[in-house]
Amino acid sequence: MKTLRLTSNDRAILLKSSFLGRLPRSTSEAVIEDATVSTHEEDDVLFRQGDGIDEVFVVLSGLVRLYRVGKDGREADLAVLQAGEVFAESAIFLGHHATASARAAEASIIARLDGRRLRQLAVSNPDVAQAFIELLCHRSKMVEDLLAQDRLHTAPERVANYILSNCPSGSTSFSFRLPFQKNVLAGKLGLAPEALSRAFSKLRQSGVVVRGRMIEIRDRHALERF
Amino acid sequence: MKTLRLTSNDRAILLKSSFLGRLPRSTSEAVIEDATVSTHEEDDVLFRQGDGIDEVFVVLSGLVRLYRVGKDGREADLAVLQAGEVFAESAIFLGHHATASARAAEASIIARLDGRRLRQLAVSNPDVAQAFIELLCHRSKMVEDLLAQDRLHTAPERVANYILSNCPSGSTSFSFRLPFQKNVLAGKLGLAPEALSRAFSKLRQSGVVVRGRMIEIRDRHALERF
DNA sequence: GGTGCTTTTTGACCAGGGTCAAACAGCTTG
DNA sequence: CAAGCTGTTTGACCCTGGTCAAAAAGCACC
Repeated sequence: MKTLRLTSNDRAILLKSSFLGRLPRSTSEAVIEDATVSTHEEDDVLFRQGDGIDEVFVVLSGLVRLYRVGKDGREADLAVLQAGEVFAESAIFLGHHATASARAAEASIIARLDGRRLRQLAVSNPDVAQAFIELLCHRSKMVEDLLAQDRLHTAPERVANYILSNCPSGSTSFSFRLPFQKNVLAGKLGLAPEALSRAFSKLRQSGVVVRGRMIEIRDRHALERF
Repeated sequence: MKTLRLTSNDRAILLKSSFLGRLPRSTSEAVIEDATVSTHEEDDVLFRQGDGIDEVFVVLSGLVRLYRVGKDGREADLAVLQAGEVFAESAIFLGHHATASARAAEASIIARLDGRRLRQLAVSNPDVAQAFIELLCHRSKMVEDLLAQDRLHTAPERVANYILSNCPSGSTSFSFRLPFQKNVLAGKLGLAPEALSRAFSKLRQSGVVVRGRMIEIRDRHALERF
């Protein structure tokens, strides 16, 4: 882990992130004034559940897994975050403790925003408060979606939904490249890697062709019917 | 469904609710100024996923289930809400659409706060914004907890955790009354009623005695080890 | 193109929990 | 107290998905 300064590319990503993107430019520029940046190797732990933290994190590049650990040591992913995504924002309002652990799933660059400063801003600047509220609403909805997926759908259905969520709504046939290893996708969907693999092979009969990280969908409607 | 006016008891519950309880008294009194109240029979649907709503709901008495429906019609509970609890607060910030359906699990009385008014207040009054932020942080954490429970723990473990969460931390032996039917508890834990029943009977060997709605714990530590 | 990794797939097996049906309470109500 | 309901428990069965082990693909680096 190494600390560095914001590059102009970093700034651009920050300004478009799911939190700062909601703010007027002048405000967001002020917020990132004192941002710090750090790089992390694959598998580096950023913080553990229960750790005291007082910062909001933003992924600048790479991939971060947010997870909880069971008493047998198994890890359950709560979220997988890509460039531009924000995490640990609840901690700064909720007793400054992380509600989950975070670990780089590949080499990553992470920005941090000071919690105290953000809390002050949230009080003095309605735009900032509003941005937090919207961010948190989206967060709740995302986790709700995950929970509903888990409780209502089987593995192949979840995979089908994931694929469909990565697909332009117009075309009936298309293809895209997985943004991470199947490994990680499995965790995100709450599956063992083997189960993901089997799900893919079951979807083959609905016109899904998997070659390495490339996913090809021959017939969108067949997939939706699944 | 019948509409009525706030009784003084209703007011007391509202003022202590998980949202208004965070506000200075003068503010919260102002907020409930224009609250409306309605009564609902068991199984009444308050709204369905996707419905346009622009209100925040508060349970004054009774019990409300928040759930999503799968395409086969199965319902998965996302939350079970008791008196004093707030729901649907994301909707007023997220395009005014319900992200889940809500249904009374028993005869219930519900208060509603106008969404437009609350949004205005969130902008003009930092206390209100702050209260929303904290409410939403708690909400995210609660759903995260649920998801982690689902992914990490077996049915008996979830039930054990539920029991422990209802137990004073001091005593090693104690008992309490379930606040709702086992039916509902099963849904809340993401289980079929039969699975809940089996989980209870497995916990018997760890000193949990179930008689109707009464749960008796003989040995807290045995339960924690489970 | 070979060599040695890591990631993914496949197979075999097993456990958790869903489902259906039937037996059992616990309550109301007549 | 009997008769009905409704909610809960138990049993039998099956399906999904987890786990372990081994084969197969990919991929990077000679």
